[in-house]
Amino acid sequence: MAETSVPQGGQALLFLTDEQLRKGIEAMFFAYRGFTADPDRILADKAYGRAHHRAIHFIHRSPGTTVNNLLAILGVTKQSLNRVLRTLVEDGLVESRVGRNDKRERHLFLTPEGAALERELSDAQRERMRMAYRAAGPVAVAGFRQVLEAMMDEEIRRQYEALRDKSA
Amino acid sequence: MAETSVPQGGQALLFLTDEQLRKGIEAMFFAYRGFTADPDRILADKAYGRAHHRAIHFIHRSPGTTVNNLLAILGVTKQSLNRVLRTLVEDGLVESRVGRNDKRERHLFLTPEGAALERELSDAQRERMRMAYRAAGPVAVAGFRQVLEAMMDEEIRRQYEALRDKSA
DNA sequence: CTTGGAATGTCAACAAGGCTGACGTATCTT
DNA sequence: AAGATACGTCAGCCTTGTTGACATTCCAAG
Repeated sequence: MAETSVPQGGQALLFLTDEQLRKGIEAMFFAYRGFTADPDRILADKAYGRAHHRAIHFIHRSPGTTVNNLLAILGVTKQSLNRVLRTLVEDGLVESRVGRNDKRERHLFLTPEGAALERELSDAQRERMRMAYRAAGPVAVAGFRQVLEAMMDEEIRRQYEALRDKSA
Repeated sequence: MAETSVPQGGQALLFLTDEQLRKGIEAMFFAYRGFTADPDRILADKAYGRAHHRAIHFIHRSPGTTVNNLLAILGVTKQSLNRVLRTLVEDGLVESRVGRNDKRERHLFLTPEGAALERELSDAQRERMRMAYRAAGPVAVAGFRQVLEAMMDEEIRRQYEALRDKSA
């Protein structure tokens, strides 16, 4: 694209230069490594992976969610999700209940054991997030959230916003 | 950890509640999907994946970098990287030159074809970043960067900072 | 000059976690 | 009664990560 992003209005939009954008891209890449590092370490021992973490997280967030809901949020195929879900159910971390109204649906819940793992994982992840937030301060955090939301795909953003203000 | 983050100083640090942290975590998760979506789409056609993108990106960033450097930055094993690198060299996107001083080392460069693919990928990724930055504004962008840097692992942050201010 | 260690490459085997395609079953909707 | 929907499952494939073992090449220290 443009070598440097020359603005329309004559004002130098320095934060939109390719150079600045590259720094943002690399920051995103490296930060995501940190973001997943702690849960990954915990899961490594337990024969689970990131996929299990994601499933557990969103089941915790929305107890009773259906498989289809989860598919949409995670953005994977049902075969992929099913593999993960099956082991979680077998291991007694997730319970799958047949729907009341619509018996085709399965509603997913964490068992006490599942909830315990969820807490362990999210404690670790939250702790890093807390440190980062504390170091950066509230204004930075607001900006952080703004940029992230603007980076999402349209459809994903809708899902995010639907979740955003629901309490766990 | 704490149900809600009760501050030490008596001041309500609202942005550090578990609830706020959870939103940040989910924002990070969904945003990263958007972050990689465009390059992934481009690469899907070409029988390459994210791993190739990362290698190409950092070779472009630091032409002549050694395999060991790249390993440290990417955080994968040499076997993993080697597989990716081999296909890129075979396909004529990357050139691997034996080191002048230390002939054990291989210095990596993009060929014109490699540079072309790099440009295609980073144009797409930068474009999304540009849109997000533009939508959020310069103050938000500064905050975004601050939080991301605070989220990195110590060792990674050092590498990031070393790269950060080098021009491509 | 020899030798230890570093940097690199390569082979083999394996696992996680994506994907597609096909099929089956139960259930709901029309 | 027929079609659509929700879910599960089997089979097979790919990418990308891992470990372990081993060969080569070369630098540098003794």
